[in-house]
Amino acid sequence: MSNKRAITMDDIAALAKVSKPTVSRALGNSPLVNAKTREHVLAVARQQGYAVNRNAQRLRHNRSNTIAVSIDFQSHQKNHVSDPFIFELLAGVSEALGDLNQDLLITAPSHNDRESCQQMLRSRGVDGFIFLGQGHRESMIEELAATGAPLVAWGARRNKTKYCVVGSDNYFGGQLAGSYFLEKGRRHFLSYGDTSHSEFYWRRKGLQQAVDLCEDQVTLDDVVLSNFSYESAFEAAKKYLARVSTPPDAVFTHGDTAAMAFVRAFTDMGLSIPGDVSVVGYNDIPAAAYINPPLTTIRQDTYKAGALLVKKLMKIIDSKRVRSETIKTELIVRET
Amino acid sequence: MSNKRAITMDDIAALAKVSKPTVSRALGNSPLVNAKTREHVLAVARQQGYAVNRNAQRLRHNRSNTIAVSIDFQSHQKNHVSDPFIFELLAGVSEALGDLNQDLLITAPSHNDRESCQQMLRSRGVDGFIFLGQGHRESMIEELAATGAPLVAWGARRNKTKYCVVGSDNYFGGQLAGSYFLEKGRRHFLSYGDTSHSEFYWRRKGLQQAVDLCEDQVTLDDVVLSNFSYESAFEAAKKYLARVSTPPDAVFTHGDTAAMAFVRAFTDMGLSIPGDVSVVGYNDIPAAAYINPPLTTIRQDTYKAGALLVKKLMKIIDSKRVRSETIKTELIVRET
DNA sequence: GCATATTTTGAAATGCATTGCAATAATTCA
DNA sequence: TGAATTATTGCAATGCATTTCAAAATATGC
Repeated sequence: MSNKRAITMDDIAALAKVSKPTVSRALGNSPLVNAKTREHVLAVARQQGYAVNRNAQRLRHNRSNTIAVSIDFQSHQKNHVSDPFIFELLAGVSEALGDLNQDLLITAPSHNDRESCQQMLRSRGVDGFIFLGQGHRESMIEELAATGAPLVAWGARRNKTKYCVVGSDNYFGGQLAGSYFLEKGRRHFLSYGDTSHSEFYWRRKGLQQAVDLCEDQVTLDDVVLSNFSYESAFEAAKKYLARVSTPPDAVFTHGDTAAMAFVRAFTDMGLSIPGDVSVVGYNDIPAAAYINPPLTTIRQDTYKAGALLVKKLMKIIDSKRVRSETIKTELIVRET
Repeated sequence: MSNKRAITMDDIAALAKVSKPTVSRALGNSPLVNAKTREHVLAVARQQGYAVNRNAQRLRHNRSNTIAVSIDFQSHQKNHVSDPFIFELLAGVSEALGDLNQDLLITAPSHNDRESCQQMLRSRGVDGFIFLGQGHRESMIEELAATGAPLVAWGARRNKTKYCVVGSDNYFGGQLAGSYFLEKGRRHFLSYGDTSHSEFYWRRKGLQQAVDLCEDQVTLDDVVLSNFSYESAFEAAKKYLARVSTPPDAVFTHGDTAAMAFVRAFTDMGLSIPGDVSVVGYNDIPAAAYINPPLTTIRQDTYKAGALLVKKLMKIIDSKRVRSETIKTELIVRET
């Protein structure tokens, strides 16, 4: 934009008639500099529109003040993220990082493997990672964590997990759905989601527990989906309903998107919701409240989640120990 | 993670028994280094798990290879982005940047003003900006562009705009909606959105043009919304419908979220869609296809858009001239 | 008023990689 | 084979800010 050399700390030092270290200290708010001098230096810097070169700063400090956020695009088809929940989480993380003056880097889908992450860290491009949605990447994350990479992940904690996981209480979420169904007098449950995703694995377990605790005869069937798109959920729902002799009267899905697909498949069949069947989704995405009928679902507080993920990661970077944590989960009863 | 000094280029040079410049050239794929030497150096580097320090590199090159993406959170309530369209765009940009080995930085909502952007640029933290959604920030972007900051924006191009804008053809989009309505025999249009947003301003104009061209008597009424949330759109719709004596038979909204709200308000009133009224949204968000009835809407190709935004910005950074561009828009006819 | 403690300031070294230029080695040409 | 090219390699300077340590300035104590 301009051909003249960029302004450096030396320039400010010269203009303010002090030495470079003094400028550095003034700008860095060091107590080692006299208040009056600081004011003067700051005034000159401001007047010149000077901004410390971040790259020099990072080089010197050996710290990038940048956090990489990795989104599990693979569980969504071709990056067309169909479940907006993950982005609510991103907003929470973004705000929390901004408050700490940390930059937020989004890893490109093509640089999302363990090797790339390690390179990123070694090259001091980022200080740590936040994985939003573990999806099927648990072993990758585990390996990365084993190398000492500072990271936290959103999702479900499997027993063995060695790294810090922040997630909603998926097991409890499943229980909530189960009790809701039982309360409504439902007895033929369908669990609808990919149990190889750890989050959903635990939700399914919670649902199972509600079934086990019930005195009455309750059935629990499963449909396993392999991705998060509406389309595939809808197809699977239609196929399932065509196959079984009596449709389930309660459906619990791994996400609201899938729940919506199911609702549609049911109504297309002429069944009434909530007359004939109860449906509970997960995440309470914005659309959940809009659709007709508004979806009963399970909400997780994404703002709190984002802030918590960031807090834990910063601690890890500072070599402090942290433990995984679960945030509360609540059933939002609407009309399904 | 380890207390021993990080490995540097000097270490690799020593191990490979060559000089530092040679290592640098080998790693940088410079033709100035002998093929055999390069192989050897690369092998040593790989074996040592060495990665060039990006911060030193950036300092030397005076270039960050990082692009900031600024999302207009303010048009969405409290960062709870209610219209997922913008995130589809983000995915497109992310992929395009990844292919060019550029990092993607998300600006924190609190660092989204002109001053912060300039600082970012001056401190060499980023090389340029992509604004997703101009919203009400046109003057800010204009000012920033006037300082020579490399930037591109997604949205509508007002005549005066001095910076590069990539957007769908909003005017044509409005025309599409208008013709669709006329074809269906509709004669009482309602435009539903915030015309102070330039994108919608042009869509509204396109709709108007369709009205003007029609021989028959056609009315066009307006409801102006001030944000993107479902809730406020829903409230406004209810209020509007309670106020007018005869409801409109065609509604064109600034986004699918608002369209969904309108659909709901209509059905709550006992009107049938598409029997009594046609509704056309904008963006074709994923949920548009799921809801009941599936929404007729206008689609913009977000992948192409993301790639185009990136391409233009890179040219600007290389001091080449670019012009604004419009990408095609298409009407997706569903059931409303 | 002089010695000592304290606060401020600055010189120089440092972090790591890149690049202009000079030096050396390898080829090519007669 | 010897001179002239051309291909490789290395030295040293450079980009910018931070930090250690010593020097200078100021304040404090008696």
